[in-house]
Amino acid sequence: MVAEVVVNHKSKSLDKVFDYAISDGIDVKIGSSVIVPFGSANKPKEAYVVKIKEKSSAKKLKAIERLSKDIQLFDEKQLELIKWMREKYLVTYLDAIHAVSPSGTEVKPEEWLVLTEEVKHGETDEIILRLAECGDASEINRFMAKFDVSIKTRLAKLVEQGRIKREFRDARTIGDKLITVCELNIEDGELPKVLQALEKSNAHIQAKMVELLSECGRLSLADLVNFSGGSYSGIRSLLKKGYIVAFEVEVMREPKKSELSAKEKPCELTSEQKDVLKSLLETANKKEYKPYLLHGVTGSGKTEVYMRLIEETIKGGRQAIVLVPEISLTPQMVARFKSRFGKRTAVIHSGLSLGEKYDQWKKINSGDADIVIGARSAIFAPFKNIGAIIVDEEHEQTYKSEMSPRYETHEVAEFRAKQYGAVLVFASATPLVTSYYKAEQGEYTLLEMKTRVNQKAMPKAYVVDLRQELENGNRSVISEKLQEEIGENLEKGEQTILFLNRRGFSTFVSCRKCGYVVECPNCSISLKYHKFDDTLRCHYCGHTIPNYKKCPECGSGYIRYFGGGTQKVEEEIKELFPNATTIRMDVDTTGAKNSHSEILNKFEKEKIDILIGTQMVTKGLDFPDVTLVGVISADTILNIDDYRSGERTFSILEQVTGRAGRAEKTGRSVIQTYSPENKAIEYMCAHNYQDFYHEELHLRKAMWYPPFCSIVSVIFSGSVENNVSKCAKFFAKNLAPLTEMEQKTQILGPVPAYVSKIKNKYIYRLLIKCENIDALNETLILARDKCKKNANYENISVVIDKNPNSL
DNA sequence: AGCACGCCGACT
DNA sequence: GTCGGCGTGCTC
Repeated sequence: MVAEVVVNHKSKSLDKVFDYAISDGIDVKIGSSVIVPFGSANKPKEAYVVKIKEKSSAKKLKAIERLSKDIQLFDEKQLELIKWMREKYLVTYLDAIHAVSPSGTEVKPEEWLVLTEEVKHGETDEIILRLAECGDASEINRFMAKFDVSIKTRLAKLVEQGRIKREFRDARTIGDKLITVCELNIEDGELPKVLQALEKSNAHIQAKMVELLSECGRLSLADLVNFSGGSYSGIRSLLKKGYIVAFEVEVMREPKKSELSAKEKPCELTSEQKDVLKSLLETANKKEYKPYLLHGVTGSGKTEVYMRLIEETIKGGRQAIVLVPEISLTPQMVARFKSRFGKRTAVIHSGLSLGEKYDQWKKINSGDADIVIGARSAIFAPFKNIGAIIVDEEHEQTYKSEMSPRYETHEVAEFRAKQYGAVLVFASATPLVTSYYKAEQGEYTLLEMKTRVNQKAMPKAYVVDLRQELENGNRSVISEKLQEEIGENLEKGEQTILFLNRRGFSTFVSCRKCGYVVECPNCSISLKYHKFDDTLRCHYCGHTIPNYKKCPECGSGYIRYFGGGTQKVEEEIKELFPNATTIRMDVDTTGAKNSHSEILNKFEKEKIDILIGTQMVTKGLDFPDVTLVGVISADTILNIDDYRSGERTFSILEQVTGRAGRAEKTGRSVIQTYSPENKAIEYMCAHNYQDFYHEELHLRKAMWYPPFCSIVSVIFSGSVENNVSKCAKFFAKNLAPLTEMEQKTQILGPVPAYVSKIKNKYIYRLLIKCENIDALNETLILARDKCKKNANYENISVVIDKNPNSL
């Protein structure tokens, strides 16, 4: 038998399958990870099996060496997905495989140098001596790095003489987590005797350890040390005496538990919830693919509907995937699922270490979980029989992958749901215009939930015209109306959230006298001021310098900070309301893994008056005492030069204002803006999605934007600007066949990107608008390959991004 | 990405 | 005549 494999090789140009013979006795199937001899040197490489067949037409055929892992990385259905992604997103097999199966678990065979004989006294060869220092063996590259000069030829000679041999050893990027545990190793009746002997020799700790082990049977070394109050030395002497034995076992790492706990019990459903659930369950029972768009206002109880659907799915022996935009921002939702479904819930998100991700993947793959809840990549959960896929907050930008493969979660979800005959639910209070359009066209079935579970009206929204405010002489970033409302909330002892969009509000530093703006030396962007350590930082590459006291250009002391981040708002609040307690949540304050939930916890438990934050505060938080939400400036979202700025403004404002009045108390919101006449703001205040949608759709049609067209973005980057620009133009020239296609296409650019330099790489960008995006594939690949093969553009990366997040 | 093959100039 | 420079093309 012969296997077709994809070799895990650094070179991207190796994106094809190779045939290898399967020797007897090796159990190779699709998705197996194997080690094969590759290239003229027959270096062992990891490879993934994608097909099994009888015969090969290849001229020479080598044989698979062995299996490298005992797990199957993907099955036939996942292989279909891999192939589909490769074609759809124009990526390599390897990229697609790594997206679908756990990354970072590759077995990397390394080349080692090993001494063949013991070093004799009086040895003079430097290489032999140094290798002996390394414990008679070393990985070849690490060993060569110890020398200032190349030792390649000298090594070759030593190998020829037989004094050193080359050997391949496996290096596992991450492996199973092992812990050492121990057990008693004494006969049943001897326990009292042993204890007596230990006490007699004053080894109280050791006696305590033996006692603990006799009670518990087996304990990890760490636990034994903790519970006995002793240290490792006690264990060591017990081992030496032979009273206990130690060995390693594999453990599953449980991701750190969220501290927010939810007591979760199924509650009575509203009639709306019942109706929605009924339609979903009907489809679920038929085990047929059907996509839904669930348009439900914030607080309409969508989560409860998901959980009922999942309960039924699991009862039917099938599994469910729940996707959320960013899991660390939705700890409450995770807690609810965990308390309802317990240990059979797996959690996957970007905050997990590679090892933790691998564990969760294994848990799903081995059938120990029925539900996975996670961010974008959880769509690849290796379930065998998927019954339901739910994409919550489907309008969020995080559902588009910004790394290769640059997939759209909606598309992958549709593909998988079709494969398994699963119910597919896209849900949002403010669906994407493109999704709602699909519902209108009948591609998705529309379900609606219009009322909030607590029967409360959506919070009343006030719009403040900042131009008017300026005319009235108020120079503060907080309008009179907002000041008034905050004051009222402080009096009543209710909580307030103030929201800023990060983008327009970063502080940059400039000289008032000469207008000099401090820019990052590596990126074409101004440095941002960070008050807590008085530094200037680049938000793209992290470049940090101490703050200037004087202008480096003209030497004047008139350095000003423009804009006003969360820090600035906090300062103003402290001036206006000296007694109010505040807490900030932004990129500066939430560096570490769990500080998000820590800040939110603190806000809730310590009853902090005002939470000031960026985008992060908009997500699924549910604090009963928050009754006021202030939006410092709606314009910063609106003014982004992108056809989606309207729908983004609508959805962010709707979400952030929805944070107010979640429980008994009625909420209200104040939106400050320089353009109060804007349609998105106007419709949002009335919480009128439909009218907003129709207005927006009209605009998109007139301007030829999605859903009426598709957009491809091609990004060129490299360190020599002139070359990047030339390469982009060369690529554009190769797009000529597009003009002869039957469909309408439009090529825009190439032009330098909005941020035209990042980490010393110049970036150019080309946009293609078209009707049928997949019909472009062939031309795009051809143009990309031509750039790659052109020696002038060797060091320029060309990335094709379908339906990019930003233009 | 590596590595072999191959075709040219500088050297014992 | 041969050692070694790196341009080109292949890896089952």
